[in-house]
Amino acid sequence: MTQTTAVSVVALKTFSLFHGLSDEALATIARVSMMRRFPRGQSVVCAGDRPDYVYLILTGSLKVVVSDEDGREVILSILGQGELFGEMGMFDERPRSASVIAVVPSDLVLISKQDFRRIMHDSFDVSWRIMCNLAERLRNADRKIESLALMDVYGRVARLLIEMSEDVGGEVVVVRKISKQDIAKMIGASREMVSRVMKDLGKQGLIEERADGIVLRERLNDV
Amino acid sequence: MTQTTAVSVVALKTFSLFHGLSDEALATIARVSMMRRFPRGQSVVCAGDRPDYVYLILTGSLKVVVSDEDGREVILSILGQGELFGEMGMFDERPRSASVIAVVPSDLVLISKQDFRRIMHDSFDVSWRIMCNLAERLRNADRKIESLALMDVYGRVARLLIEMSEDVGGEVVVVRKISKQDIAKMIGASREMVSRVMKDLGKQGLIEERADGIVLRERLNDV
DNA sequence: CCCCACGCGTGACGGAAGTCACGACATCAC
DNA sequence: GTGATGTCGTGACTTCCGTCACGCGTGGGG
Repeated sequence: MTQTTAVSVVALKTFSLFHGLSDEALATIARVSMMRRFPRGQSVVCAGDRPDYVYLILTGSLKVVVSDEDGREVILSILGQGELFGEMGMFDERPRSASVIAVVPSDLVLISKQDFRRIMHDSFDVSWRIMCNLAERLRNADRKIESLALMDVYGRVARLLIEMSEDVGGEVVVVRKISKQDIAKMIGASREMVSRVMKDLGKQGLIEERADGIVLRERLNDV
Repeated sequence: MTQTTAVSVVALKTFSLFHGLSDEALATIARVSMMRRFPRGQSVVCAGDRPDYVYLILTGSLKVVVSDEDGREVILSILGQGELFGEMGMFDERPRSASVIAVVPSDLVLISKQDFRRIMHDSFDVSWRIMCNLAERLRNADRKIESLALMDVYGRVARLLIEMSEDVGGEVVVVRKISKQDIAKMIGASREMVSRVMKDLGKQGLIEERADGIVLRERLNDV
């Protein structure tokens, strides 16, 4: 039997999804939630499963993956603290279309889809935030389709780096540690090609690979 | 000034989105809705625009398109009667990410995003259906990303044909009239390549192109 | 300690698919 | 009618990129 523990109201308050809810409302949610820890590499949901739960990420990081029959895989997205997933299974009764795997040990809050539906029913704000979230993901997905259809591997690598970057003391840096293998899986390219492209971008002075991350230069935006 | 006309409750009742609403509720919605006819080829929304309205399709058909700076374009989806679009602009205030263009003369119901938000607020059922819709579209988008990343043009053509097909008197047929040009834009390939692939599929007896549509054979599923 | 698993760089090669350039038809407006 | 427009098939050429096959570090587990 997998091990679950109770969830405190304090933990729920870390999710912006629940901002503005009264303490009683949160207590009600806490009562139907449970927490579970997933070790690195374990899959939380598997493609083909019946959807049962909605998952909120308390700590950790997970990747959403689909793979074909030969085992080649695509990383649809990487999720981090505060995000949620699995809600799509609530709306249609279809089996899960992708797998979600912990990339580091992660603590998740699980809420059954029936309970989550009730929560949404009781709070328009929660529903609204779920819709915002779905809309944002749809926008990102469309953007990804656009890159795959129109850009070459150079462009896709550059775009991904820009999207993953953040401003750190005046420098634009990708701090998230990520292997080229995984970059390849995120943009639908081969590991070797990503290697070559990034070496090239480095040679052109558009990026600089350092131990603590990848620094992006201005001109990268024009690629 | 563009021409708009009033919307009747009867018209609203054709949308499954509003099923189950009382006549008063529908009358309230009708009061804040307007109808507009768009001729073939006209764009209803343009990428970069400020989002103002949510659109419901009363009759007609429209395509959702993104294009890059060289004018190459991708068709993200084709929408038909009963569907809605433009709701993504409600959730984030970002400019429209794609253009929507009428492929045949189309009658649309327009509702301002403020009014639509109120409608959702007042009816959980409407909110729920919006969420279902977003979830379904996200699923389709993920599937499209998967095809683009993992399959070759043969596979993508085959998958698209299967997705667009329907059962007509025991035969699986794509009845929607669609040019190879547009198929190409939907799967991120060139027109010429689509021509070659479909000719090949025909030669292998996997499909049959007829005047009234494209007939699909069983074995196409295995491509 | 050693060894194995990973992640990475690199070169060579072949193939999938884009591009260009035609010509052949339809359909439509006028 | 007759341009104009749009779609389609086809061949030749090119190129982007995946695959295969290496060897090299590095880090962790036994």
